[in-house]
Amino acid sequence: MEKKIVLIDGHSLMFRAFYGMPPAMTAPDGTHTNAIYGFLAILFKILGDEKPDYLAVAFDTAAPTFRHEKYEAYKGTRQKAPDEFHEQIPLIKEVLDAMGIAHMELPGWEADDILGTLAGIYERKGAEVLLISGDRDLLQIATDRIRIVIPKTRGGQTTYESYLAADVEKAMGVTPKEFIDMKALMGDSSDNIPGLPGVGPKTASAIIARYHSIENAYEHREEISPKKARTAMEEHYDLAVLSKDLAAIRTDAPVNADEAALSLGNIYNEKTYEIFRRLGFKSFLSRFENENKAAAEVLDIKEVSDLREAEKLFERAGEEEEIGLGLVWEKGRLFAVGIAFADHYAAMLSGRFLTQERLLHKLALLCGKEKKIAAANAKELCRALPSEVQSELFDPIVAAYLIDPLKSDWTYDAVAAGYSNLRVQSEEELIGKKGPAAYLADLAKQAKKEGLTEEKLSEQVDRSFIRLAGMKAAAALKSRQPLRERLAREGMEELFDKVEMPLVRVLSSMEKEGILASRKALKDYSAMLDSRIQELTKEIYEEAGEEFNINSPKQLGHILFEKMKLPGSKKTKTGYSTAADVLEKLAEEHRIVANILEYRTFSKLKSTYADGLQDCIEEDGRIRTTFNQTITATGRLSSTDPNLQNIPMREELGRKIRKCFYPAEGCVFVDADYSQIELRILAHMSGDEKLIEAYREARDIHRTTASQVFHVPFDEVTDLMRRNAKAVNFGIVYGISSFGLSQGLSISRKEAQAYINDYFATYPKIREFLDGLVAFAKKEGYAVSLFGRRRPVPELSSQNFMQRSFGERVAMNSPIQGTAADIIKIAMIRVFERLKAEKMDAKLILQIHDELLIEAPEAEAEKAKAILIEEMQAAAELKVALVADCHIGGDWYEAK
DNA sequence: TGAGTCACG
DNA sequence: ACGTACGTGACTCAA
Repeated sequence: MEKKIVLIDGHSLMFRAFYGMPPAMTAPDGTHTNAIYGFLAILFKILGDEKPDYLAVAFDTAAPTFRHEKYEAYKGTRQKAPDEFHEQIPLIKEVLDAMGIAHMELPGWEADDILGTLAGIYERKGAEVLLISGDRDLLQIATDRIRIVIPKTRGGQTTYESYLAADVEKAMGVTPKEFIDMKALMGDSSDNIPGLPGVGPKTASAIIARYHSIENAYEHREEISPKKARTAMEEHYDLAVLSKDLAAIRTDAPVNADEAALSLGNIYNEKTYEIFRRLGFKSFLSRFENENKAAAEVLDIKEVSDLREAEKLFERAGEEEEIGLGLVWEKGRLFAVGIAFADHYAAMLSGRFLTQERLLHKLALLCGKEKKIAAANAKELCRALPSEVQSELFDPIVAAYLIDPLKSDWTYDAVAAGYSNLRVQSEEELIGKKGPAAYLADLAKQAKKEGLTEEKLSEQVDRSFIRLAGMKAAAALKSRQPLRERLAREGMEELFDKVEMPLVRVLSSMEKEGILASRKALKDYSAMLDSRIQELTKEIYEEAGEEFNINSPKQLGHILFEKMKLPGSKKTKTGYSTAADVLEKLAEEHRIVANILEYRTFSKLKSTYADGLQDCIEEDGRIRTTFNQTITATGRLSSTDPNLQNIPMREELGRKIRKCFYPAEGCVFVDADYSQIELRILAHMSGDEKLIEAYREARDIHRTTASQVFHVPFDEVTDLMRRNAKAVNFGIVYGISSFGLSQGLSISRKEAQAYINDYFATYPKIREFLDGLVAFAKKEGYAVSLFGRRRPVPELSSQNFMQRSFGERVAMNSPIQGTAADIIKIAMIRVFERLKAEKMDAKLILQIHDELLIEAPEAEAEKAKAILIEEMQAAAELKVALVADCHIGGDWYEAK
């Protein structure tokens, strides 16, 4: 049978991958890995599609090739890739070594020459040759047996362009051989081929298409048509010949073309697995399970199949000091439970010999004991159980998030791959990405359709659930120690033990409680919005002279800027910008603009809040959000499904929605928010005396800033001055830039810069502090909060100005926002514990970054208020006091 | 699925 | 010269 060889241009493919993948992709230890990842993704795809017998990767050497020495001007416009790229080259070679894939480089020879040589040798052997490269240089060696493949990575999707000799002719208008002459004429700065002055791609291809070679073209030089090209040919013929020599890929490189050296072995081996784990390539790890049958056997999970076995398992779990738990649980429904000991993994299905309730009860008893329990997504465990967890919890997902908060989709299998020697399958592999209930339903449907063996399919479901539960438990248990060591090494053990883990219980309680929302009030509100939306729609259609979809930025842009020809059609990316700040500037131009803005406001309120929230109300009238603890880069929480952290507040119309949230019968809301917590943190961390002093005197901080920056007495500060000072204060917290401030204040960049200069002149310590933050992050690679929370800032080492500037702002903002996040988390734990200790019925139900909401029986209201204020203010001891403002009300609107 | 927009801190 | 304020999530359109 015909053999097949794949040859890869290592450098160019790595380069392609580098710019095709997200730049922030790093291994757990911070090494950049995006090019390696992209390279491997393409490699795996090719291996899967082509199934070659032989494979080799060629790299360029750092030294200039001998041929270039002939050409004086060689200094290279090449190799301007950033360090993040170069550091990945040795690593990919390491990976290839592990996979047993031949890679080669020859001093004095380009990768192209190596590939050209190998291609020729294997073609003569009668093999089919595939040449993978990131650029088109190699098209010249295409034949009817040598195929050039150029992968394109766009948004994770890989597609190929593929060229045999005939395809080259079709696409380029010249044969592969002629391609050399064409390239020689037009030159190529990235390959240091000079070419002829004044001859570009068009002229070059026209000349070669007609005369087929440089030599022949020279013979007929008097016929060459653009005069510029003719003169160039006459005067610089030598240069053209030299260029041709440079452009031609050689096929006589001294390479080892031995079949044994190039043949593919098992790339899914132990060593490769280890490297992938180190580099954090979790999605590749799963291949080892599928491709390597031996690996799939590694985890042995015992299925518990009767009550007696279950009893025994729980008995042992009760006695062990440390166990792992894994639940397959979705929306109040339990599918399976896994329990892991150091030497034994077991799992059982729910609803077989034990009902869901009995099983949960047994788990609750277990979690009521004094012991260490490792569980991925421990908050879910807490939510599933009928009583509060007393055991010491360890959540590997939370731990992994603290170590790498830029990766916001940590899963148990990724943690196991990165921090244990365990090989586990991912949830997606086992039951798909739609969750256990959907998996069950899908398989049931499939059984029905195929009309056979429902039993067989249900066996598969059971097996998947058992494996999922068992692997989750095992992954949590086995990654515990390595994660703890890593946390300790990075100084985040206390943050983890004293803040993040205790918070799990608080969040689960808040999620369980939920908040009452009035369906009727939301309905009425929605109807009111709708009637206005109808009016506005009509008016807008009249003003536009036609009907169109106002919600479509594309159609709207067309109407406003093309049909109606409104001025200043600024900002484009995929069309006209119709964002509010652009439209506001056009409000004077035409009535339609104001109507559109109002329409936007109303339809946003209706779809997201009035209608959206109604769909979230559960049977008991309450809305239960999910608080995500492992999403944000800075340590803040986030809220989803629904998001209760962005309920309208700033405008009165939207704010009224808060009237729809109300406390239970006989209860009130007690709501408190920190006063300017981020600026207070800035005052503390920078140690700036003026700012500290301002807070000690409890003055209006923005007015004070205005007075000090603009050198006017406190009482003579105008509203405008205060407004500007406030914007500057915001800017400082966000990582100041003149452009950003100018946008925020709608002033020129120059004026904004003047404000910033004045501010730093007034508060020199703050400038020092912010500069210090950037310097620290540059040196260490991460920003750090007051409580040790880290945020990596890989953008700081970017060669790209914009990315680097972003990194600098992040380095300034993250410690401040992160510290604020730490403090309110501490406050939440304190408030929660205090309410419990005082045996109160008041419950913490929401957190909105700097605000906490309590639902309290009326009789407890004042006490809850006192506790809330006290614990929030005592959460951290800073050089300036923390201040919390608190209100009691009959609904959320009133309490704010 | 990504881009655009807009709600919050 | 470059072209953005920091951190989120939901909804809509258009491919």
